Amino acid sequence: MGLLKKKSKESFVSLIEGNKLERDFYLQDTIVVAKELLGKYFIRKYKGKYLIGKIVETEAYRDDDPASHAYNGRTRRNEVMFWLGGHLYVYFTYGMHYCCNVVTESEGKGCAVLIRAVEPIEGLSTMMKLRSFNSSSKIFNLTNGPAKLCQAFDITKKNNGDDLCGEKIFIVDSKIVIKNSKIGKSQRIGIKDGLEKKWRFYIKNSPWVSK
DNA sequence: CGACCGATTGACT
DNA sequence: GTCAATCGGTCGG
Repeated sequence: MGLLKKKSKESFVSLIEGNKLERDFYLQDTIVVAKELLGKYFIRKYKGKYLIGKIVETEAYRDDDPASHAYNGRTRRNEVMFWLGGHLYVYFTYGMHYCCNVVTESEGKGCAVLIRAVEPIEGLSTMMKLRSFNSSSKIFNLTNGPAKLCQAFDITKKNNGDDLCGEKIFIVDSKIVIKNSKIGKSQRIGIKDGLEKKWRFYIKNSPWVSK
């Protein structure tokens, strides 16, 4: 735990350089990507600094899945879901929130993994500012939900379609292996269809998982 | 065009 | 526990 903790900024940079996930990772099966993203570091370069969160909760949305935005085919909104794996699909919902997904598999498929929660590792004070975080609130509320983490990482529609193999937003292999017995599984949150599929994955015992 | 509603959150009873 | 906020996407007429 906490590979990045207590390391200097230079150490962050060197750790990042060698371990950024490459295209092949995202081209894998969507369920595999959803599980393997657990424990990895979601990184956003923001105003010359790094915002870093350890991914602790994901949900898979597959092309043959009635709960997926892509189920009824390509539209302007879900266009990015059909791009090559490794792009960022950001959608706007409830008139005020953004949620971010990692596009998976091959071009034209329409699969993605929703990132639902991260454990903040670096850049906490910036995240708090971005969320206008009330210090009387429990710290877990900083990033324990898909729209919360988008706000904390300043991810909005301007990032829809960003390439995770680029420099702005990317994911780094933490070398932390989450054993299968430590991965919780459940139905996905907030959907009506596809409830029989247990495609929400989270790190058991992590206090940073959404409520 | 108008109506409906959402892969959510925060405030409040 | 309940519920309003708030607006772009989607779909039916």
